[in-house]
Amino acid sequence: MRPWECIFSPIFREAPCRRRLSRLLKSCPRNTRRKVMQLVSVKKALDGSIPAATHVEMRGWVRTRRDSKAGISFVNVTDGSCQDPIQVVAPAALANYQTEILRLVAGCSVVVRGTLVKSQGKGQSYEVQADEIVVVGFVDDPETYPIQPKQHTLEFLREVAHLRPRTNTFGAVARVRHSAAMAVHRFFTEEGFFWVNTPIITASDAEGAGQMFRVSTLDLANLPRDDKGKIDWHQDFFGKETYLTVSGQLNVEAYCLALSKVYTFGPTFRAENSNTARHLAEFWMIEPEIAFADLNDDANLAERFLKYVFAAVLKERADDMKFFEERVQKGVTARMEKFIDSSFERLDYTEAVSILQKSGKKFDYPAEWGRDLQTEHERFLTEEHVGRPVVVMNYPEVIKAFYMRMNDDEKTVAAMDVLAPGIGEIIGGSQREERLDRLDARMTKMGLHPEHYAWYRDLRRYGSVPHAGFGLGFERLIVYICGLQNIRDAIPYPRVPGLAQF
RNA sequence: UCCCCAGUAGCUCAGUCGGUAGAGCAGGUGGCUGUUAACCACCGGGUCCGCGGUUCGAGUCCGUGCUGGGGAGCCA
Repeated sequence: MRPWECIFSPIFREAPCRRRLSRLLKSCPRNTRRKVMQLVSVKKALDGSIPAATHVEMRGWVRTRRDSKAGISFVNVTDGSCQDPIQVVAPAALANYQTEILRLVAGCSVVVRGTLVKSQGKGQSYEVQADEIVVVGFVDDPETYPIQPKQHTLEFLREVAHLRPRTNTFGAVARVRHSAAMAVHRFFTEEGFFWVNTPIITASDAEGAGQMFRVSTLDLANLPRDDKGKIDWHQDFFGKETYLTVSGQLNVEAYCLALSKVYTFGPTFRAENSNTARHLAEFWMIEPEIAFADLNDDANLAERFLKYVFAAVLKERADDMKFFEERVQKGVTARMEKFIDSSFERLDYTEAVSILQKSGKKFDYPAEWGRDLQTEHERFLTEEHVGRPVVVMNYPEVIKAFYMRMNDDEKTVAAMDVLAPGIGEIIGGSQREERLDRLDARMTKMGLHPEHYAWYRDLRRYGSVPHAGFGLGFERLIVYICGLQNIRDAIPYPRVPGLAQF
């Protein structure tokens, strides 16, 4: 990069910025202006990949400022590229020292140019001796700027969702989220899977996974009616009732029965009125689907998958994991390391119920064959009884979805839940019913109309094969990795009943 | 949706028996220092969530609404 080339980047197109820059440039000594300037991230400046004495430009936001009347100020600047800020040493000789540098507070945006040097002080490897600090944006009314260099509650930060990414915690969550998402894609790619983008708008009205959000362009104040006075959905955008998807599974099965190994990774919507630390109305779901595979193959895939993603995050985001360890939940790193090192226990549902009944432990709801396992049951199994991740398999038919494969006992279906210590259920999956007659029977029994699933039934008519898959809520994975308590902190802009503010 | 808890300064909180409001941080001013969420002094800053009630008097007690949190159900 040529000297000062960076000032022509889009951020400085606004006239006031350009004028300020050109004024500052004119005031710079000639030799300074000729120095070769390298635009670097805070991460690169701190990790040793840039040699000392390099002339650098950095752009970011002020975290803290400390003044020393020995003639310098220390300005900690972060650009989000890593957990740590870089310390910028601002000498009083800077042209704008009195007028601007001493007015810097948390949140101000700055462009810093200077020399990267090994730090004289403790607490950081490198620092920048500034030749120039351009204040790009001050903070209006610093007293009311919500993000202060102190501990805020996560509840408060949810109310300022547009500013919370500037905090340590949410910067770390965002970086971990990215790292985990990339690891998901990498894992599947390395295993020969293809990413399939299933539709977000769907006409399947009974996928059996909960309340759906309606999608419509009709005028709510003036709905078209048919002769019987019912809403005439033929006049709606798609000519029929449509909703936001609650799962990409049915659609991805079609691609599975052509490309063999596929997965979805996209937004999913549930209009349930559930107000808990584990539910979102809009979340990202990962749903792999494998052909010529049974429930055991599915469980094995889930195990390899989780371990791969955890290992990737531990390796790539050690700095952020250290932060979560120290400030959010002690033991998160060890928990993941243990997870990676342990083999998953396989347990039959029937066996699990029997273990629970014989445990002698008092549950609020006693375990009973034919009823779903309660959160307290799941946690007992994975945390106390086994002490590592557990896959519970083969649940009673009556508590599971229509597409799950009937077992030979005619009482259970090939479903599985992966339970993890510290969180409970993290993955739900199943082998799918590939036999058309059994699928139809199951749908009818559950009050669904096979004719509404014509295309899904076709998959069983034309070259049907055993196949299986599972679903994983991405935010639940993030909650587990980061040691968070509430899923609303694992997604940038949480959507829950009564809240879609940002 | 059900059960429980909370709401006081920009933020985190204290506020005794019902007697007219406090600290730390943040902000401003000054001092000091290669500082480390610096330190010291001073200053400014309040619809005590809203509404209604009890009382001579309510941040405090009662009712109600709103908002937030925890737990349950549903689930990923």
